[in-house]
Amino acid sequence: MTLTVYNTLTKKRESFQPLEPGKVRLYVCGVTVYDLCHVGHARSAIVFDVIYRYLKYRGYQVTYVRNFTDIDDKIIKRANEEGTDYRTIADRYIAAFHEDMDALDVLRPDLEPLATDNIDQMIHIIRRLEEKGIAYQAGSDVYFSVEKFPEYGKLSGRSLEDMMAGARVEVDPNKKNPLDFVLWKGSKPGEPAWDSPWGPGRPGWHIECSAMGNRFLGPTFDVHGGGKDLIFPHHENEIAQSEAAFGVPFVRYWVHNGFVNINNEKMSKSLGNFFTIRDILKSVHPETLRLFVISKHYRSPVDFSDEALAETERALVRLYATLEDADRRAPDTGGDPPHEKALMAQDKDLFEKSRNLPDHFRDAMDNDFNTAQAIGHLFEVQRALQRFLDSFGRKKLKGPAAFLARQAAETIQEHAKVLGLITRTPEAFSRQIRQIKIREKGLSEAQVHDLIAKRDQARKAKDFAEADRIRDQLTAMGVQLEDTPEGTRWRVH
RNA sequence: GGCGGCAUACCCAAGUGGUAAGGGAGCGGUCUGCAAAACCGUUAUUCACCGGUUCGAAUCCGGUUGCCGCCUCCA
Repeated sequence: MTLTVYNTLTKKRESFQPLEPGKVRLYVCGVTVYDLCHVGHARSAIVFDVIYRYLKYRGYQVTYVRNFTDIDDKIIKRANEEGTDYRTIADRYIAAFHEDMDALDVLRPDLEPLATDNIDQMIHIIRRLEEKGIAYQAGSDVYFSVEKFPEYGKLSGRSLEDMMAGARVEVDPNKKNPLDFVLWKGSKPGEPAWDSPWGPGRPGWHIECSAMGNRFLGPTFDVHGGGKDLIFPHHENEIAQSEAAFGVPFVRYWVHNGFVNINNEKMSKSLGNFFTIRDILKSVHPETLRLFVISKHYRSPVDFSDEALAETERALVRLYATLEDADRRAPDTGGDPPHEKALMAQDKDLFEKSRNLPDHFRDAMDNDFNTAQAIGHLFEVQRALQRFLDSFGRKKLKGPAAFLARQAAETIQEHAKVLGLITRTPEAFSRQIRQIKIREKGLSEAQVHDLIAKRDQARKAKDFAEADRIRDQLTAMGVQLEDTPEGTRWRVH
């Protein structure tokens, strides 16, 4: 079994062979820090977080680099609007980005370099390109001459002629070819500037990834990722710069995630149809957003809506509920693990599904990170486990039965963790989700407890009319009751 | 205009030529004072449409229709 990965460069699924066996060098384009992140950014971060986790689970030693673009026109514009400097804006949104990612359980990459900490490397690459006659200075700017790189267009699958025909390119009198792109931008007075052989200026957008990739991962590295919208021109230009400068292949596998859509349209700043991560997390548990995003293959579009999120949350609640049930009813009482035969005798279906999960999970994920299929396998075990628990009525499980249930719960949890799911205890999850809902609905916990206590009294007195009246009242508030032998439980929905 | 992607049940969704995973919702039942939750049963002879290749196609090839994306900042 080998891991296969869809490579945008070849438009095929290929078996994954890193440059150096056992090690993976992974670079993902981060965000431009001029505003809060939206759900589209979350998808990219979550997708590559899962890839990062899975590669590690698969035994690779991974070096994961994700940059911050901390200097660009939008940041400068924002700084001007607020009467502050670019650094203040960049630092503020880097902090906000980290808060959002931490909330989503997105692991920190091994390195998170800033563009502005790598200006020397960028200048170095631009000089090499200049020496080779591939870059040229025009006024205070430096451009990359696309005609000097014969393979230009190989990633996005278009030729220079195709692109010329598009003719949507702005005509810039400085450019020899309208498709040439800027490597270095001379600064106007008052703009942030760095010294360079071409005078004070700042880097073009594309050069930073070439510089940081080269510096931290070497001239050729294994995986470069980002959203599909970066294929052209960003990644195309990165290839051109890097390969022209260093004469070796830049990246072995290009991996691009699909968009988050709203009403079948791409979520984006310019369309204005976006939700920020923190906005969504006001009404939805972070794990719900994670599960939602990875319920679909990473290259397909995913349509975002309240209803879709609510569906996902119901599924997640159920998964946690089964694990909680197993925890409570199949406690670890010590002793030697029973023989396989004894376990199989308890429930062949659960035993087999649970035993096969590692292989099934791995097969799914090896198939170009098919998280949707992997999640399907997780739910198969969950269902079998819940059925097994239910077959005992309300009794606690003992001996081999308890062991089997615990084992199934553990294997679910272990594999969910590779997806960054089920990372908390069921109790913590219930508490968090309840808090989110209570806050959202503006309810008071004390008030709910009070009403439940009154209803319990009425029930004890067999005054079911009164008990039902109170329950209806709670239902109207969005509180759902569940009477169990251990008392009444409640959820907000 | 150029390039690319997608179309699977009521909804979301996996499906890597060998006979349609999984989730949500609905309906019937079990449980319950009644509910809720959970469980059991049930919901695609069929994968947008038309041809073709093959013993065999949701999967491969050609065409048609519809939707989307990139070609400008964009995850």
